[in-house]
Amino acid sequence: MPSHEHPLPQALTGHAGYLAVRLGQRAQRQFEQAILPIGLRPQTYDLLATVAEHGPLSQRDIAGTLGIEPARVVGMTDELERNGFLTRRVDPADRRRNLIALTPSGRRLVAKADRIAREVEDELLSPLTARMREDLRTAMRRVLDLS
Amino acid sequence: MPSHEHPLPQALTGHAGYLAVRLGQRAQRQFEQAILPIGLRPQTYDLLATVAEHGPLSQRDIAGTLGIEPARVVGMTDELERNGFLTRRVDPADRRRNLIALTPSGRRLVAKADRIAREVEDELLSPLTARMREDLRTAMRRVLDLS
DNA sequence: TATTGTTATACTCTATAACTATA
DNA sequence: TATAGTTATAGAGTATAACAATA
Repeated sequence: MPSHEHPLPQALTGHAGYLAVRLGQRAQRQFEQAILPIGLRPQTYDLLATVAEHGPLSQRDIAGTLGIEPARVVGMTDELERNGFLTRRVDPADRRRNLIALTPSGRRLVAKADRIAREVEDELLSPLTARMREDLRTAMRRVLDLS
Repeated sequence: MPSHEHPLPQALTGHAGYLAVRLGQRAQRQFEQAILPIGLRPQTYDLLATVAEHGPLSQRDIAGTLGIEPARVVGMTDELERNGFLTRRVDPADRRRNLIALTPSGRRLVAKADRIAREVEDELLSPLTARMREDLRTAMRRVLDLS
């Protein structure tokens, strides 16, 4: 039983940048484990949640909202359409665009995934008081210039 | 000029998990751009900072401290050794182990990278007060069970 | 037998650039 | 000429397991 454990250097733990990377990795992994059983991955959940909140959207709008490449939306939309959670239909006003809309099954799935997301969040932040949790979210939103 | 911008759904911006993923991505990208000119990547900086703080370490100890796979340390150590920033020498007490130590050049590089890391951190958190920055770091350390 | 470091492999992810169809 | 969506490709990054040397 060798190797005393060495703590992370203060050069790393002293920076929010490093801490955010580690926290993001943990959150992503935990959420992924939790929603895999209902047939979603974090990315596809993000897409469904976006369509659930903003109504029918083009794939380009989805990409713009989530800050990802339009080409990445294609595969995610394929997967969700194949599983019956959303529909593609051509926008009559601009036939280049696909309007993405949730099916009833997709709406039920989002509701379920929302519950799971809240549970994972609650477990992740369990060391913090309610006030600290809200302050943490507020600070990160401010840095990211959101809300 | 179509597409009004749609904001991120509250299902995402309301969760620290999602915000941490986004913040981690941004921090990682900005830090990467900033240290590339001095021949480092975030990963190799983490390794150097660990050795700088804890003195000579085996590759396994480095992996354990950073929470990564020992196999990943091999390539990073190769790269840093090739560039003259650290040395591998066999541990006389256990000839399976390599003791990784910084060279004078490596020590200078870490000092430079530390300065850059502080600058990037300062820029990243510029929307926050000093108090909010410290609270943010404290909250993330607590969630990650560090320090 | 177990552990350290190494290597090789395969796999995922992503970025990019063509290509089509529509505008 | 520009845009939305699609496809294909290549590249980076990562995880995994097998292996050699040493304990």
